[in-house]
Amino acid sequence: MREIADELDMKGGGSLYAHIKGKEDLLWGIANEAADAFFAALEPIMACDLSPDQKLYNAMVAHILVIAQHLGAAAVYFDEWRHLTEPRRSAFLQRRDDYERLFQALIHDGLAKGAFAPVDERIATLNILSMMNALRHWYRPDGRLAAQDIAASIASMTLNGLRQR
Amino acid sequence: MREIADELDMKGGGSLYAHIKGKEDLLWGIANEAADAFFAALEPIMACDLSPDQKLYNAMVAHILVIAQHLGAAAVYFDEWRHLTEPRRSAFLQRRDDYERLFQALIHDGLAKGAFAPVDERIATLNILSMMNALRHWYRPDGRLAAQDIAASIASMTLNGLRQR
DNA sequence: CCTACCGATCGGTAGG
DNA sequence: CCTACCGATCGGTAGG
Repeated sequence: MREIADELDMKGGGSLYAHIKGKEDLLWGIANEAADAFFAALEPIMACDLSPDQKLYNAMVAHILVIAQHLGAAAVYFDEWRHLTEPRRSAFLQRRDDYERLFQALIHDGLAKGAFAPVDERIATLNILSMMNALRHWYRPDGRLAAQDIAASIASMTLNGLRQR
Repeated sequence: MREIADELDMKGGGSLYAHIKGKEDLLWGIANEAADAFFAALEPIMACDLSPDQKLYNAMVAHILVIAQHLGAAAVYFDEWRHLTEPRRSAFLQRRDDYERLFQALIHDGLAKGAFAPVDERIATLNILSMMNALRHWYRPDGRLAAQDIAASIASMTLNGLRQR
């Protein structure tokens, strides 16, 4: 808290509490900003009238770009939410589960329509999310690969793995 | 440290220091136990005389089983190592990088021999490791899926995605 | 928004 | 291995 105050050119940690109620408020705010960004990126894609594999491709690219453009908030969304106390912790997890269910629905749809080869729907969903979410650990904005290229590459490899032969 | 002392039926945090030099020693020990387990599982597979895709399949199953059987050490290996101070931090990362290079060599080999469809070697390696390593977040020993089945499922899906059509 | 301060907790040590 | 304790740090508050 003293570091945050310092970053805002305030003297001593105490001044911060004229603006916020407590430390957890900051965490809660960032967690929800991240959740907002993920939903805002995915919802228009879910509403489109496209084939399951086109939708999944677009959804993956959108998800990856949100991470690449919100690395700080992503750290909270994927890791630091653990420090939330109840009832906020459960409320956050509920939202994150809702979001993950949208991805699972895309996989489910592709399987139902025979576009994807048979796989365990849950494992496939977790694997796809895991692959994308790990970007928070290795993506560097100034690195060799642009976010757009990484997104296209990951989405292609995944679809290649899922499609019927 | 007081919780650890308590778990060992010691009174007060101080007694612990008759057995260890400091807190970081414990972290360092666990990090290396995990690294040992990963290398021990992978090395015999690397030495085998098999095709690139068979080797990668076996390597993935072995890696996944190490995680499933060492969930606590895996948390240190993947996350808590960040709290190591230099020079241990760098020494640990060196070892982890060496291990990741073994996986990258398997991908490289499959690409060179034309067994795998063209992909960015580095992204493919990171994706495969990410998918497997995320098990630490969602695998539950008492869950619906046995570690062996998850391992086989992840390895199959991955190879299906990599192979030439 | 600042100054001064509080109580709790933490890793670790002294001395036995 | 225990008792007693230290100095540093932390989130937060009082009073202005």
